[in-house]
Amino acid sequence: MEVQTNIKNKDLVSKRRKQIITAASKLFFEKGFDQTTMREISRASGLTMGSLYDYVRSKDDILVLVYKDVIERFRSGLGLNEKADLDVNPGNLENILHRSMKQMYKLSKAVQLLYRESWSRRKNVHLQMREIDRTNVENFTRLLLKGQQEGSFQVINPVVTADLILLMVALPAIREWSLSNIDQEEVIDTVTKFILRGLSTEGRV
Amino acid sequence: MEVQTNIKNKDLVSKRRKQIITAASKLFFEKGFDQTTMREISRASGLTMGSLYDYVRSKDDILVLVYKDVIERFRSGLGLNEKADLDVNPGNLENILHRSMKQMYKLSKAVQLLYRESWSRRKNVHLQMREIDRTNVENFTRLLLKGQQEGSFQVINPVVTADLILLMVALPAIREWSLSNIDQEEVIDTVTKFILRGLSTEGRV
Amino acid sequence: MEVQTNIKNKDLVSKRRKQIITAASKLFFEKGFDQTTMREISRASGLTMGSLYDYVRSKDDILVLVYKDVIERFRSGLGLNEKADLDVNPGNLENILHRSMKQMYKLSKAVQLLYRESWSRRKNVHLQMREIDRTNVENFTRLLLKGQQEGSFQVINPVVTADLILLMVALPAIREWSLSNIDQEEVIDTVTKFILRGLSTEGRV
Amino acid sequence: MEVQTNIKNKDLVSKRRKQIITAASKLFFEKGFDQTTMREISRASGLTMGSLYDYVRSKDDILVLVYKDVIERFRSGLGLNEKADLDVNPGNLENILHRSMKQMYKLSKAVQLLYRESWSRRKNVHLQMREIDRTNVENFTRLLLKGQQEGSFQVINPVVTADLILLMVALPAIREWSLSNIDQEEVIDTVTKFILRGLSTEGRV
DNA sequence: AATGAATGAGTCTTCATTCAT
DNA sequence: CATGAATGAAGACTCATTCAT
Repeated sequence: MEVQTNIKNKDLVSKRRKQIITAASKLFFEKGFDQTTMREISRASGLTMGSLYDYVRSKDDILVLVYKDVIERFRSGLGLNEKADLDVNPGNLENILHRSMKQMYKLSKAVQLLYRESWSRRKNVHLQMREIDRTNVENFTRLLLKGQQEGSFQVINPVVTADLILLMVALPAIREWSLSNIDQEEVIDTVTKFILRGLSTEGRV
Repeated sequence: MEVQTNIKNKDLVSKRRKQIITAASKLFFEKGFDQTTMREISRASGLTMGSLYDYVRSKDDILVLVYKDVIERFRSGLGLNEKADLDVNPGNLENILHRSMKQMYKLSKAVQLLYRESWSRRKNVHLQMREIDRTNVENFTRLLLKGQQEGSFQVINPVVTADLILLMVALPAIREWSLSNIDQEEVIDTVTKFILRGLSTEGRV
Repeated sequence: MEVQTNIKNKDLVSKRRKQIITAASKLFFEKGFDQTTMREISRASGLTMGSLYDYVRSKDDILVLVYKDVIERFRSGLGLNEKADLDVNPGNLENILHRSMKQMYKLSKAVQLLYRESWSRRKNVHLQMREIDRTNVENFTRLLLKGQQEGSFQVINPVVTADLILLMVALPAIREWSLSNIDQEEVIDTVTKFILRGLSTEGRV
Repeated sequence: MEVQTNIKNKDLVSKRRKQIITAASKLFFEKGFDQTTMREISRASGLTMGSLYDYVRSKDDILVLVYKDVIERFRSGLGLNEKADLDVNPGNLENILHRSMKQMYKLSKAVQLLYRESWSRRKNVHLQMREIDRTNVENFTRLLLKGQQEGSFQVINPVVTADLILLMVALPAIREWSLSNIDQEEVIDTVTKFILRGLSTEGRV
């Protein structure tokens, strides 16, 4: 699953790949994967064509690299470590939602790339994305179940609900252009409240 | 705004374009716009390269054609005419949501294409998509405001909420693979109920 | 040597060809032969593609048609009939030069086309152009010889001189852009005088 | 103004471009710009399609390259450096005319290309050609004025006369086929004498 | 005589990837 | 490890010409 390389010096690999990721991210976010050429990445990263291919086997590899980087930045931005993930207390839900949406604003271009490319059949990214995605949904599902057992949430189908809420949280990224002239806090507040009311035990349905 | 053609016979244009749309839709849904070649569309549609370009000026034109077709199919599938659109009685909301999600299941590949390409900078489609999208959100916003005035809905920011609900309705399409082994009715029911509870006046927030 | 056609009705042929020539001339003058498409000629002439090819066998045929038309218009503009041609009284030389250059101004675009295409290897036009051209040179050569015998002209090589003078007369067309802001009469006068002095018996050489 | 390239090695660029110019010149001279394909240039130059486009951005670029090369060869063939150009002592006129026409014979195909393409609307070449052309005319105009002041030439309009003489000098190239069976020296002599007599102060006009 | 849709080889151009130095 | 020139298949698009109606 790891992106391979011929280069032995680990530190160099990590340094060069940072260059690649930084350059490629910007380009992919702006123009999309297909519309970005290796030459552009080469130029923007300061690596020659040959070097580029010393640290990466293909253009697809770069997408994987960028993809992983986005995930990682998202996670670290949330202040969660890899293990704990979203597996938190139901009581924290509002807090989590709030922080997640903040992230969505910050990383909206990146999230858009993720959604876009998740549908293209690029094998590698595809598989990895789905794996991580599945984990996220599972973690969130557990949280909902916990809340349900504790009587703080009312949930019909936990898996569907988890999936749904994760989509709602992505609203700021997915619908960026549409919401661009609405105050950020207003958006976050509206969505958060909507989710909480949707989970609330008070309404009869 | 109309896609132009060299061909004078209107009936033929509409017949050939149907061929083109059918062929291209399948390919675009499957492989994406960039990964589909004109030759593939030519082969799949049964038109020679030259003929293809008699009915369409560019590959982008085909995307516009497919895009309009998806919108149209979605609309007609909802059983709403263009005028009435989504501007219906608040009491019908559940009904509308249900039918919309049914459509999302049926047209999931198409909806995925719409989302994917809405982010690429292909001007023509881009502009048209955003225009229609804006109209949809506005219509739904009006519906929410009406419901709010009549005391049947509780809404914080109607525009954001409209945008949010329209995204939620698209869940079956956007998250197709994730929900593939969950019963369709279960998904629709869960989402519908979640939305209704989110709009409910009973919960205090 | 005649451009052929399948159509029997002679009057119709001549009418339709006039349409073709008018349309094609404009386009050829403006964009050049290679850059003009048959579709454009079809549109501009008001004939359908099929009809076009009923009155003409190929695009090259149209060039021949346009070419002949230019020659004809040039001749008739000079007020000379085909027989007499340029074989006139030496005393008239100044008059002829003047009128010819007037024509060059009027038909400059056409003359430019002639020069341009005379160098391309388009067989038909090529041959016809050279034939007519040869005749012109021969006629003018005779005129010079006559003048020489009568002692009014001094000429080293009559053939070369004829060729040279015919080129000089074309100055307004060949160098159109360069001379565009110089008074027409001034140009004509300068060239005419230069030629006459070049032929003059007074200068010792 | 310079034709750009992706290649960094300057020497290589200049070597490969020589290949391209050599190959393209031959083809352009023979068949014209429009009738020459990139594949032909590729084959004739010994460069693959990809390489070709590494040294040149477009087919038009090649025309510019060929054009500049022709100008350069013409200049260096005259034995004049760029500065001195045609701005020489009036007494040398006969000498200059003679050498120029020698060049015209040698480079007739190239000069024909220049005239041909000067009329096509290919912006790049167009502009450059006109610029250089203007300079030539200006230089020659100055020479005539000097001669006029010194009393060695009689000139009506110096600009027109300069333009005219430069056209006359091109006779061997423009009228190549027509003059092909006349002795080269005879042609040059006839034209030179004609020009000198045309400028002569002895004839009254 | 007229129509105009159909053909398909051909055009210019791009780009991911490799490999000799 | 680094360089960057070379490759060539593939891409979108054009257009003179034909022929069934």
